Amino acid sequence: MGNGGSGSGLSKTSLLKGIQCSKALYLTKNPPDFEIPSAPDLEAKFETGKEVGFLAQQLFLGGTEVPSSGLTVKEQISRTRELIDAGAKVIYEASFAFDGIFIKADILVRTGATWEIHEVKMSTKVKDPNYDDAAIQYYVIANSGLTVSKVFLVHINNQYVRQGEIDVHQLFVSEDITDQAFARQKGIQAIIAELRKALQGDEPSIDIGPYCSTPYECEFIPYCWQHIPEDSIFSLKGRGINKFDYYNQGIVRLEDLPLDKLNAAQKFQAIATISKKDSIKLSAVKGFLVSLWYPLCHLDFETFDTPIPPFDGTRPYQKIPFQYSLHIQQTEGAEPVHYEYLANPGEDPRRELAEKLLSEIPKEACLLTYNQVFEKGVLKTLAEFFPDLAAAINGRIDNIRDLMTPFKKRDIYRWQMRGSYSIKEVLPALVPELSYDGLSVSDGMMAMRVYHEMCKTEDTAKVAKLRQGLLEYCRLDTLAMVKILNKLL
DNA sequence: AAGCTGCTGACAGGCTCCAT
DNA sequence: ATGGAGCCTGTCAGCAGCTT
Repeated sequence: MGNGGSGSGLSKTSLLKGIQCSKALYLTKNPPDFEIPSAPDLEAKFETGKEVGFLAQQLFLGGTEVPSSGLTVKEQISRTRELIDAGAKVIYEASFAFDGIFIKADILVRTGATWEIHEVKMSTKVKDPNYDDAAIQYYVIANSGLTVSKVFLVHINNQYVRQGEIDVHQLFVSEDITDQAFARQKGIQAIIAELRKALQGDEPSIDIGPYCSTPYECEFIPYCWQHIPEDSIFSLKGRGINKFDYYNQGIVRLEDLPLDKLNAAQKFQAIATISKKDSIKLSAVKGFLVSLWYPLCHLDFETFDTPIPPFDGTRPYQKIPFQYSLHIQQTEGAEPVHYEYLANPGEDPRRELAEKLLSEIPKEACLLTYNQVFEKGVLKTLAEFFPDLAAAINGRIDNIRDLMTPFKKRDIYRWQMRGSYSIKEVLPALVPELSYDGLSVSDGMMAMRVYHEMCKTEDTAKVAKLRQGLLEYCRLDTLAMVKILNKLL
């Protein structure tokens, strides 16, 4: 799936990063004496990418893949050339090098005397950097002596609903991006020359800028941003002032910002941070509390989503709940009773989960969630898929209230929340004694990965351990809600 | 990375006021 | 009466924040 090569001059990935910032390109080649935190989900992403790529290959008949492992870059290129010379119609991972740039085209298709490039992506739409990607492929392949007639970007169609075997012609959408790839040819050589210059000299003296996180988050942020203090102008949430305008004027600390230039939300955050003062609007918080009633059920789902719909009736990237935690309080301040569910790996958990949930949440109970749109969305999808349960599920949806509301409206604010109303910031600010430290699963993304791992492993002892980690984590999530609510009472 | 929601900034259109 | 400047309001796309 369009991963860069390695070993011969510039790789595609580093070239793209270089377009974002030539300093990052330099650092990729000359890593600083600095530990770069690795993205934990990279492996899972790579695996899913391989699956998507494999499915996309089924859009074409036959074809031969040029393997990446076991062959040197040179061998991959000559293997590709052999296939072309032998009259191959379709080549997967077709490899080329030109001008010191090595690329692998996901799918190369012969159409008479010309060739089509099909780049496969896991996303659901074409994004701007994809055009650069395609442009480089075009540049290298065309300069390797092939006539390229068309460039396509193949991406996921998120409207596809699986019924039985995956229908690859419905799962994927192909967009013709020939014009965009072609239009970018003019500038490519200049960009390459500039990047090559960056690689040859000393570390380029490029200051931090918006390109550090757009379009991708740069892995060298911890290195380049060392001089930025924690409570800097960059800690301000939301839109408002152009932070880099102030940075370029030498203003970094919140204290040095002209507060009258900030919008209301940012001004609020800046003043709270500088003065280390909390605030509470008692009547508004009371108003929220009287909108709740008992029994009160604190609910939290864990879900997974994949580009390839795993079960009948599911769409790409549909959130599929595999776990929930439920703390039920019969009266205000009462000790909560805990209920939970965690699916058996590999099975479609939706029916069992929905039935168990309905049996545990009393019809008339108030349901509390943190960020209600998420839980409501999951429940709505369940109701649509199980018409016989729809009335019961929709009844529960109507009873949902959102614990995030008073924090989102800033009715209660602690300066430690750093302008955020996410439970990750609210919990340590309000209930510092309850922490996720020491848990093997510490957030929703990790829960997703652990569940994925649990589905793959055969080792029953390992499964039991992963299971325990998931249960502990999810239980803590709703316990955190109980504790936060207690602080408001 | 997706999807939902609410906010924000940009922009168009309409209104008032004032100068000519 | 006409036309331009300035201001207000409504609409809308895009962004940012939240969850997993």
